Amino acid sequence: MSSISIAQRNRVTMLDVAERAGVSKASVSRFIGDDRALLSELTAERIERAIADLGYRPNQMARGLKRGRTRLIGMLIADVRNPYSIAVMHGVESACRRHGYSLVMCNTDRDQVQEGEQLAAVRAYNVEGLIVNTLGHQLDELRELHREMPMVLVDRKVDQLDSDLVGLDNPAAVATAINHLHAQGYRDLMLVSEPQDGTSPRTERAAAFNRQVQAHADLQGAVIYTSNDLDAQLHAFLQRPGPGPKAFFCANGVATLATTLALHRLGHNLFDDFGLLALDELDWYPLVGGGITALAQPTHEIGVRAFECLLERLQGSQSPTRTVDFGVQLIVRGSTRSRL
Amino acid sequence: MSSISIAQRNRVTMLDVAERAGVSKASVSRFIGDDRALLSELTAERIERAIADLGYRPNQMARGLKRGRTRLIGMLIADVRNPYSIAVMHGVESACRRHGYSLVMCNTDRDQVQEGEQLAAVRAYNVEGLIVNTLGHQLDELRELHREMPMVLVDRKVDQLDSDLVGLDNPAAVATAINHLHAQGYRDLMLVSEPQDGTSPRTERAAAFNRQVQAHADLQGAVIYTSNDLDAQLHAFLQRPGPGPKAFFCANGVATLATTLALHRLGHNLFDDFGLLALDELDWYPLVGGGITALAQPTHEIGVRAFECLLERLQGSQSPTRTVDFGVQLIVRGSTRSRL
DNA sequence: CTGTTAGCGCGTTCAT
DNA sequence: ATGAACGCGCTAACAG
Repeated sequence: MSSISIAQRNRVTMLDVAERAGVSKASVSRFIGDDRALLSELTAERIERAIADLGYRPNQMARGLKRGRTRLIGMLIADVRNPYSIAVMHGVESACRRHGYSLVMCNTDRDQVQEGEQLAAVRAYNVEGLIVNTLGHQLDELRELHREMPMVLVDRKVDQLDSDLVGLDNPAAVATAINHLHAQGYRDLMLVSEPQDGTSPRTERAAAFNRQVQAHADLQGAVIYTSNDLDAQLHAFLQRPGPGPKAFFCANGVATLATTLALHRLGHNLFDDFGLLALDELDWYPLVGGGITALAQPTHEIGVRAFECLLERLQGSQSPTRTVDFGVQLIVRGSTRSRL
Repeated sequence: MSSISIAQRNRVTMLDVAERAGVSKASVSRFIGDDRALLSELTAERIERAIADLGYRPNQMARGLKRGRTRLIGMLIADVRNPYSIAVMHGVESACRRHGYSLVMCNTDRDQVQEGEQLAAVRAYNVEGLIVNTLGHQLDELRELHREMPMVLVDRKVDQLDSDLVGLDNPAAVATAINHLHAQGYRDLMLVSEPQDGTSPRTERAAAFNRQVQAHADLQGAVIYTSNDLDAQLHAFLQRPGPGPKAFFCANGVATLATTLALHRLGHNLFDDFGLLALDELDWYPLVGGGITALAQPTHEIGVRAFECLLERLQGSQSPTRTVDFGVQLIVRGSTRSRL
C-alpha cells in the first residue's frame, strides 16, 4: 500500500464534516464558500466546530473541477537565475498569496521546447491566468492559451499577442542614463547589451540609445553585444580615439556582470579610465571599484502590479489592453564620477 | 459572461475525444494512462488522431481528484531572494519537469505566518510531496503533513521531523576552509554567520568551526553574527592583537555580502590586511578585491537529488530515512593569498 | 434557511 | 479488447 492511498484514506472530506456537524454537505459548502450569510447561527457554529475538530481543509482540486476556479496562476519565467526575474516573481507571489492564489512557477530556461512543455502543463492544471516573462517563441500556443485565459506580459512585449504589459519605460530609463553620463562629462558612450533575440527591452533600449545619442551633438555612441569576443570589443573601444571621456552603459544585470568581469580580466583598474552605468540594481554594486552607478527598477512593484492587472481580468474586466510603464531610480556611485 | 466560463465551455474534454474517435471514454482514458498496451492498434490510432485534431489535454485536476495523483510537488522556500535557494529550486524544477511533475513554489519570507499559509495551500492543492527549505517553525503542521505525504528537507535539518535530508557536509566544508586558511598562513580566524536561529547549517558550521580551530594549536578563532553593529565588531577584530594574519570565514552568501560591504564601508582596501573565504559561490566574487576565495556548493545537484529522493518515496520506498551530504569545491582567488 | 440531486472530467471496477 | 456505470470532493441548481 503506497503512501498515496494512505493519504487519500486519511484525508478528511466535506462529508466527514457534514456528518460530524449533523448537517448536509451543501451547508458545509456554503460555509466554506461565500454564502456563509445564508446559514443560521447554530449550524454555522456547529460546522465551524466540526471543521476545527477534524482539521478539515477544502480540496482545491475538487473545487476547481466544479467551479472552474483553481485559484492557481502560472508564471512563465525565461531564466530563474536572473535576479530581475526572481525579484519580479517575489512580487507576484506575495500579491498572489494576499489574494488567495498560489503560484505555479514555470521555468523555461530560455528554451523553446521547455516553453512548450510548460505551456502544456499550465493548461493541464487549469491555471486561471498567466504571467509571462519569456521569449514567446511558442507564439501559436501562447495565443491559443490566451483565448482561454487572461495573460499579462512582464518586461517583454510579445508581438501579435494582445495583452496587458507591465514593464519599464525604456526610453525614459535610457534618457536618465544618457543625461547623467553627459552631465558627468562623458562623451563617448558604448551600450553593452545581451545579444538581440527579439525581446522588446533589448530592442527598445538599443533603439532609444541610438536615437538619443544622436540628439546630443557632442555625444558619440556605439552598441555591442555580449559574446565570446566581448573582451576584444571592449578593449578596442577603450583604445580608439573619441570625442572625450568614455563610458559604458550596460543594458541589464547580466550585461553588467559580463562587462565588469571582462574589464577586470583586461587588467583595468575599475573605474579609473572610464565610466560605467548599469540598468538594474544588484546588491554587490557598491563593492566594485568605487561602486557601480545603477538605475534601479521597482522589481517587486512590477510583480505586484502584474498580478493586479491579471486579477482585474479574472474579475471580468474587458477594458482595452493596457501598458504599465514604471520608471527607474538613479543611484549614483563612483563608476560615474565627474570627468569635467 | 466572464472569460472563465468561456474557457470552460471551450475546453475539449475526454468525452469529445471519445465521440470523435467513435470509442468510449474508458478507451481514451486507457490511452492517456499507462494502459495503452490494452488497446488495439486501430482504436489507439483513432484516439491518437482525435486527440491531435482536437488539441485535447487531459485535465490534471480531474485526474488528481480520481487517482490521488496530482503530479504536483510543493517547495517551501524560506527566502526566494537568496541565490542559494534559487539555484536549488532550479535543480528541483528541472528534475520535476523531467519526470512529469510541476512545481508549486511556496515562499515563506522567513515568516512563521506565511509558512502556515503556505502549508495550508500545499494541502489544499493535494501536492504529492514536499521539498522543504525553511525554518520549520510550524513543526506541528509540518509533522501532520508528513503523515500524509513524503517530504525531503534541503540544507536545513528540522528536529523531530523524521525525513530525508539533502544538504552539505558542513564539518567537511569547514575543514576545507580552515585547512586552506591555515595553509595560506592565516592564524587568527573569525567566522561570520547570520544570527543563530536554530537552523542546522548555522549551528553545525559554528560548532565545527569552534571544534576544528581548537584542534590546531597555532590557531585562534572567534564567531560573530551579522547585525547592526557588524561594522564595529569587524573593526574590533581587526584592531586587536592576535597570533598572526587575520582572516574572515563567511558562513554563507548573505554573510559574505554583509561582511564585504561592512569592510568596504570601514575603508579597508580589500583584501590587503586580512584574508576572506566564503562558503557559497556567487558570480561577482571575482570582481571584489583580487577576487573572493569560495567554497562552491553543488546547488543544482542538491536540488535534483532532493527531488529524486522524493520520487523514490512517491514510488513507495519505505527505506529508513537517509541523509545525503554533498561536498564543496574550493575556488582559490586573491582574498586568501599566502601570508607566509 | 436547509437538504436532495446532478454533474465537473476523469479512472476504474465490472461486465461483455 | 472494449463499454457501462460508479465515484473522487465539491458546487450549483432546485425544492422544500
